[in-house]
This record gives sequence, C-alpha cells and structure tokens, in this order.
Amino acid sequence: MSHTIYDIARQAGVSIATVSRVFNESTKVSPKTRDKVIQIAEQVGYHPQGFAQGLAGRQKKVIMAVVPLLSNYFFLQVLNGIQDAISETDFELHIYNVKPKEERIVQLKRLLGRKWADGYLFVSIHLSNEEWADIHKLGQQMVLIDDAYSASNYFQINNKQGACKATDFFLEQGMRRLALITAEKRSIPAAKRQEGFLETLNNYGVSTDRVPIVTGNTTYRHGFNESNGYEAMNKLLAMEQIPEAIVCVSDIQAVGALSAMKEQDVEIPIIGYDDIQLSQYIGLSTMRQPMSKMGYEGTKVLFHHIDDEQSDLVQESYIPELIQRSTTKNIQ
Amino acid sequence: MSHTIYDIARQAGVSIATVSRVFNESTKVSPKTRDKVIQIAEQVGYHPQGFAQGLAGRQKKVIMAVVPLLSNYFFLQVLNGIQDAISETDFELHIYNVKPKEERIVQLKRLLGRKWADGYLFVSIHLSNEEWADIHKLGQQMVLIDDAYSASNYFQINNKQGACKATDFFLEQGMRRLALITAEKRSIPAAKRQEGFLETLNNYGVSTDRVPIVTGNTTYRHGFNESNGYEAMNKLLAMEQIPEAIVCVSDIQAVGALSAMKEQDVEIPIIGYDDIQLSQYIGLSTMRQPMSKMGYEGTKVLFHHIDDEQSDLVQESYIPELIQRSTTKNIQ
DNA sequence: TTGACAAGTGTAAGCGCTTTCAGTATTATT
DNA sequence: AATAATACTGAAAGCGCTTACACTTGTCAA
Repeated sequence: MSHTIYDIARQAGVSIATVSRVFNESTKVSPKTRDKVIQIAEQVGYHPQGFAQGLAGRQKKVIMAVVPLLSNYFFLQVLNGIQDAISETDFELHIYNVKPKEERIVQLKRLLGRKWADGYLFVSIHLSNEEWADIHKLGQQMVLIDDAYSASNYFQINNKQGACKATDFFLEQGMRRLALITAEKRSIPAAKRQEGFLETLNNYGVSTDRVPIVTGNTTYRHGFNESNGYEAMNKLLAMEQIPEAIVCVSDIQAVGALSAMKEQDVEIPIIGYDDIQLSQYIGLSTMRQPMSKMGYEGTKVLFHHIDDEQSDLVQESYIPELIQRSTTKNIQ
Repeated sequence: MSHTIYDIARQAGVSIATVSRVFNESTKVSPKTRDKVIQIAEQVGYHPQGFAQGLAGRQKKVIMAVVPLLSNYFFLQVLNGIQDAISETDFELHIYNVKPKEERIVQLKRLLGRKWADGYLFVSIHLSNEEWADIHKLGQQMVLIDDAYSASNYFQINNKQGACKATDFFLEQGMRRLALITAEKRSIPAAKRQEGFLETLNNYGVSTDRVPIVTGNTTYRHGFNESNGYEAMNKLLAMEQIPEAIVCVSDIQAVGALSAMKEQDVEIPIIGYDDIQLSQYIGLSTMRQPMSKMGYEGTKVLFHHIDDEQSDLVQESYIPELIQRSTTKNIQ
C-alpha cells in the first residue's frame, strides 16, 4: 500500500542513496538513472515522507506561522502575504493556531521545542519582553509580525504615529474639540494610539486636560468590539458639549459608534483604525496598515535567516495610511 | 543547546525508554521516576521532537486542515469549529494552504504522500470524483467539508435546498416575478442553487421559460464577487419589467446588487447566500450555513476514523437557514 | 601506458524517538 | 516458605530518510 524509499530503490535497481539524491536534486545523478527513478516513483505515487526527511535532514522545509484565534481580517491579510513569499520557494507553510484554553507561553515553548519547522512567524502574538526572551532562548529562527522584541526580527506598525496622523487630520481642518474612543489600557496598541492622540493635541497647543477619552463596558477582546464602541459613543453623546470629531482606536468600535450616532440621528466625523473589510462598505474612514506587505517581507527575512544564521536583524516599523471615506468627507 | 531524550535519560539516571514512557503517559512508571524525569525535562526545557515521534510512533498527533486560498469568512468559521474539536484532544492542528500557482491535484497528492498527519480535513476543496478517487486511494483518513465524494466521509451543504427555501419565501409572499442572480455554471454550488430556484418555481406552477437568470461579466472567483452582482443587477434594472424580488447565489454578489439598486434609487427585496460577516451590518437577508458546526462535527468524525479505521462513513448534508434582515423586511 | 581526476553510485552510520521483549525486584497468594 | 503474579525498567531493533565516505568506472593529460 505504502511505499518507502527502499521499494523505489529496489524497483529501479539502484541504492536508496540514489533515490534520495533524485528527490533532493542534490549531487549529480546520471539522467538515465534519474529518469528511471522518477518514472517508478510516479507510477506508484511515491513521495518522501516528511517526518523521515525532517528527522534525517538538516532542513525540514517547513515554515510555521503561529497565530492567535484565527478570526479576523488582519490575519488573513498577513497570511496572504506570507503565502506569496512561500510560494516562491519549495517550503511548505503550516499554520499553528494557539489554543485559547491553554496558557500561551507554555504552548509556544512546547511548540518550538518540538522543532516542527525551520523558522517561525509569530503573527499578532503579544508577549512581554521576558516571555519573548524565553522563547528566543530556544534558538529557533523567528520573526514577529505585529509585535516587537529587541533581540529578534520584527515588523510592526507604529501605532502612535497612526493615531497622530488621524488626529492631525482633524486638527488641520481647524477642529479642536476632539474625542477619543479607546479600548482597555492593557492593550498595547490601544495605549500607543491614545498616546499619539494626546501628543498631537499637545503639539497643536490644544489642552488635553478635559479631552474626552472614553471606552465602553464590554471588555471582550480588550474592548475591541462593536458594543464597546456603541457604549462609548453614547457616553460622548450624553456630554453637554458633543465633540466635533472622533478618533477611534479600532474600526470595529467605530462601527458601533456609528450605529449609536444613527440612532440619535447625528453625524460626527470619525476615523477608525485597521481598515477592516467592512469599513470599505460602510464608508468608514480609517488608518490602513500594510498587512499583507508585513507578511511578505517578514517571510523573506525569515528565509534569509534560515539560509544564513548570522545575517543581521531586521526591525521595521510601518506607519499606517489614512484612508478617507465618507465619515470624513462631509467636513467643512 | 538542544536536548534529546538521551540527555534527559542520562541526567535522570534512567533509560530512554523510561523517558519516552513518561512523555507518553503510557505504561506505568513509578511516581518517583516520573517526577524525576519531569523535573529534569522542565529544567532544561525539553520536549520530544515532533519529527522523531512521528517517524517512530504509530501516531503523529497531527490533524491537517487543507484549505484553498485563505481568504474568506467561510473558512474562518469552519476553522473555528475544527479548532474547538481539536482543543478537546492532545492533537495539534496544522493548516495547509494550497498554493494557487501549482496544480491542485499534484499538490494534494504530494501532501498526502508525505504523510504529515494522521488525518486530513479538506475544507472547500472541490474536486471531481476521479480526482477524489485518486486522493482517496492514498489511504489516508479524511473528511471533506463543503464537498462530497461517495467513498469518503463528508459534510456538505444542500445547496439546492437552500435556494429552494429562499425562493419559497418570496413565493409564499405571493410574489411571482422573481429573478436569479447567479454565477458561473461550472461552479457546482452555483449550479445547484440555480436548480433549486427553478424547481421551486415549477412547484408553484410558475413558468420558468422567461425567468430572468443573470450574471455579470466579471468572472473572478467564478463570478462570486461584488462587481459581478453589480453588473447583473444593472441588467435586471434595464429590463422592461423589473422583477419583484431577487434570489442571489451569494452575499457578495448581493452586495454589488444593492449598490446598483441604490444608484438607481430602487429597493427590491433580495436574499443572498452564505451569511458573510458583512451581511449582518448591511441588513442583507441571507441563507446561513452551519459552518462552524460542520468544522466541529467533521473533526469529531475524523478522530473516530483515526481511532477505528473500520468505523462507518459519515455523510451529512445540512440545509441552510433563512436569516431575515432588512432586505426582506419591507415586504408587505 | 600510467596516474590523476571527475562523475556516478553504493555502504553504512546516524537523526531522536517508540515499542517489543526480556529481565529484575517487589508484592500477593497458598 | 515457596511460588505466582505484578510492577517497573532497560536493551535493542527499527521508523524512512540524508549524507559522509569509499568505491568503481571512464576520460584525459603527460
């Protein structure tokens, strides 16, 4: 039923070393022998077993992308970029989805310890420096996407700058009474975005003492959810002086905020963050991040490091781009 | 740097067999020895290498989900279900994304031949019977999700029945001048949905001779795209007698159709198909498929078959559910 | 003709585990 | 006390491959 390299070797009248060489296109094999082996292999549908190759060889020809709960557009985009880069090689991509029920760090250490792949891409896995240090110590090639750790390759997004851009946009329009819809403080991206918002106001000489910074009570996904935005917006609408424009730390919250506005029949300019697929359809202005590019470039860098362990670290921070849609078009 | 079972055995003063037994929780090991081994392993951060276990053992403890271009909500939902089922076990889930640039069947045969996993879940991989037969012959445990092949386990959706339900809904409201926005004929789901549409009309005694069945010219993804729906809708709007209601073979096309309606400032009831995430936000009525359930159940079945190779085939067809939202709410 | 070299191939030693089988120490049974 | 049963452990044989090394030819310059 199942053939091994021995079967092929026997049938082709050669040694297993030769069969192996044919499949690895490594050392010279005479065209005649090669053809014979290939012919037999095709006939019986033989392919070298991944596990045996991985154990015996120096490379496994596998890249593993480690992602958290596979659930949103962000990963899909990043994965597409990764996919593109992998397609150019003879590596396989295996995706590992961290299980929500088990402690992350334990799971990751086990995964790396099991040495499944030649290199790992961590997508949106947010760990503390100590935790990354722990992982890094395991000595596997890796690149982080959407997180940063000083001793590793990473591609991240400058959350602060993104928020600066959004805030700047409104200030340039002459608006001064801005508000921020934020998420939980312990979310680093949320914190950074908030920082950018405040800093930009300061730069423009706008006092930040009484700037409304609100979030909802729904804490699912650290507050990055629609209900949270809805609740937050209602808080803003309940204020005696309603803000002129709103910066929001995520599109999904902005979606909730928009429903709240609609209910109260008001229209306040708003800029979200992430450019989720939905935003395009509902005309939500947003900060777009170069997701697929990060995936692609990150994978390229990983391959470099697999080929040459000594190559220099690559650490990039991209700045998001403001995509203007209808939620900022009615201004003026 | 990297430890093997020998290092652990030596440090713990036992044989490698014992270390192996500790990690496999198999035969009895005295608590004392077990603790000693575990302690040492934790200390140095040892985990058995996946490749060595896979080669030596009878099980690899890996399930592989094979998916096409990872790009839409459908897979994400299915994957969530798979994930849930996997979480209940000590298996790992590896996701394999078929590369668009290489011929599918070649890729799949190679993948299975390499024996990466104990079982395979094919999600939305549509092949002909001959092709499935080829794959099946490789003798791996597998279940198809969103496709069917008689000699294999599968979980599919009854596309025809779904379309029947949608069509039925409009007919029940007394409407008779219906239209269908379809996709390319070579897409089996599209063809089945069209079949259901026509059959239902027939059942109600509505002549199907001149029923408008249209599609756009954009063939990307077999016509399952927004532009296609937009173009198709414009064709319908250009008819001398505009239909009373529209059944559409996909939500994404319905989205395009809705923009076309908006442009011409008309509102015609429409039901899409798939219940993509967006539909909820734009209020598109649609046929919802039990995606996550299929993933969950499919994985369970796969485990059964891995445990007991002889167990009976499971072949299920689910019927989608009509989700009514605003695009069908204005009816009478 | 001879030696040097290249090209092609085979032999065999692992890679890091699992698992069978056999052995020893311990406990239970009569 | 003698025997049987049980609990635990180790030795060693693979799992299916890669690859260093050795070997056999054939070719060509000297």
